[in-house]
Amino acid sequence: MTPRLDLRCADCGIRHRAVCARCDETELARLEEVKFYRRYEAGQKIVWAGDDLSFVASVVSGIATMAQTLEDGRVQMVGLLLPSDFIGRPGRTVTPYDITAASDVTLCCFRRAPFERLLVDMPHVAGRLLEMTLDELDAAREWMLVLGRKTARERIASLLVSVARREASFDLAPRSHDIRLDLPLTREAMSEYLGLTIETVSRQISRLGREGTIMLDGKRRIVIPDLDRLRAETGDEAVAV
Amino acid sequence: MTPRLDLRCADCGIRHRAVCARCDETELARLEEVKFYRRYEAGQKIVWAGDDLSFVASVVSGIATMAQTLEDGRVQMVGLLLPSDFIGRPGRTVTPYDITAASDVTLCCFRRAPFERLLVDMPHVAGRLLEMTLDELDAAREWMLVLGRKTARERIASLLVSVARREASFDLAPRSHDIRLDLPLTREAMSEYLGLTIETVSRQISRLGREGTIMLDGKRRIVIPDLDRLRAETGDEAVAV
DNA sequence: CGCACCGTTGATGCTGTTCAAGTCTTGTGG
DNA sequence: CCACAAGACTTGAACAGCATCAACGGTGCG
Repeated sequence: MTPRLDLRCADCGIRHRAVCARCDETELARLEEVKFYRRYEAGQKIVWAGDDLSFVASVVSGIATMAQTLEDGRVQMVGLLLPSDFIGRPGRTVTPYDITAASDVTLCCFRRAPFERLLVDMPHVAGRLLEMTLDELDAAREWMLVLGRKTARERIASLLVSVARREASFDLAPRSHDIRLDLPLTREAMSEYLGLTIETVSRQISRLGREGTIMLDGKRRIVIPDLDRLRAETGDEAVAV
Repeated sequence: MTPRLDLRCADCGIRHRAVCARCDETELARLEEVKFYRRYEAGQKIVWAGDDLSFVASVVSGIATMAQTLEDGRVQMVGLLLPSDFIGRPGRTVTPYDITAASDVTLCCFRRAPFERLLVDMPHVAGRLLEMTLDELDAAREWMLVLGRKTARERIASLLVSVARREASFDLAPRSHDIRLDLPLTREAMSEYLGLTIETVSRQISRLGREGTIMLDGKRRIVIPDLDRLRAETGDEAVAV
């Protein structure tokens, strides 16, 4: 399951979605020369807010979280980093967010200087990075709506739907029925993402379970029998009559 | 005050901040050929969510808002567009947000096809656009913290500080004392931005005024006698003892 | 075993919403 | 010039949703 650390780009699971998506064979060869892998265990900090980040990276496998903390301890997650997502920002060395491995994580890293040279030489990479950044911006804005206007129940539903959607986009087979989510997020991580407390998250998940909109299989595994029914709980669409 | 509609790039107020910031004289000449201006009056819709946007543009003057609406009427603003900000996204024609002129607004527009050719030919423009998008992403994430974790009072303070900061970066003169904000936002617009109701916005502004942290000069003009004191209300820093 | 961590559930209280009434300002028409 | 209406804003009272505080159950591990 976990990728070998000497993976060749051509065999890489995120080959067609990450920042390198548009590169041809020759370009990949050049990436191959400068990339290196890093592994983090679940729970490990990848970067501390304010620290220098000497590299940029793509998430190859696992899930990481990006969060901001106020000095009195309040925490808000600002991004969920799934495979193919990019970490770091060209032209700036400090990251303003804590990045933490939520599960075991493998990163494909590039030292900063070589990467910035790549950006100049290979417009494919710069173009793809722009596209990915614009996607992230859209995602952040959608999440602003969740945080600013949705109820606790709608927030939970929105999270589950967005993870399910993203997960589904990885599978080619359009699964006709049950969607099984194995989300490696503690209640605490969810609450940090949703702008709620863990108690509220727990209550709303229990309630969705009791009502049959989702099915709980242990603490972390969730089965969605009817995605449309769950989607109706997100608040995004007027309820069908 | 309002710019002439036949403005030359060299004389443009956003010349050094907008997407064209890094262009040299020759490159500006090329932009000059394809750009055109549009004006919108306060209150006018610039784009409706879901509509095709046939151009991309920079805000030259005025303030516009970007908002998302749920079908039951809940609204969340996802961006405040100030002079030099960019509207539209290369590679996609529909905008997922309503964009509205909050004051009279002038845009410097480019038809989509020529602009996308520019992006390929002029890496300066693509690079600057990436940089601006990354800045927007940071701003969106900072706002997620506001929406997810801050109290009503902290949200108001955060809004005022961020507008003051942005305003200040336009003036060269580092104003030694009173900051005067002339923010052309109704209470409703503020509430949409802050994820609150207009009543709560009104109450908190009154309260900050009563306490002397800000001074109200009519409905829309706000004077900040001590920026640090206001900043202490944003929740961002531990309160100094 | 005993501890730590994660999650659930209940009781209570606070912050911000909702509903409602009223003020101030601005613009319009007689 | 005044009467009137409409929109922006303010203020008050009651309510609701989520947070807070607290107790407890399950699971994995030294």
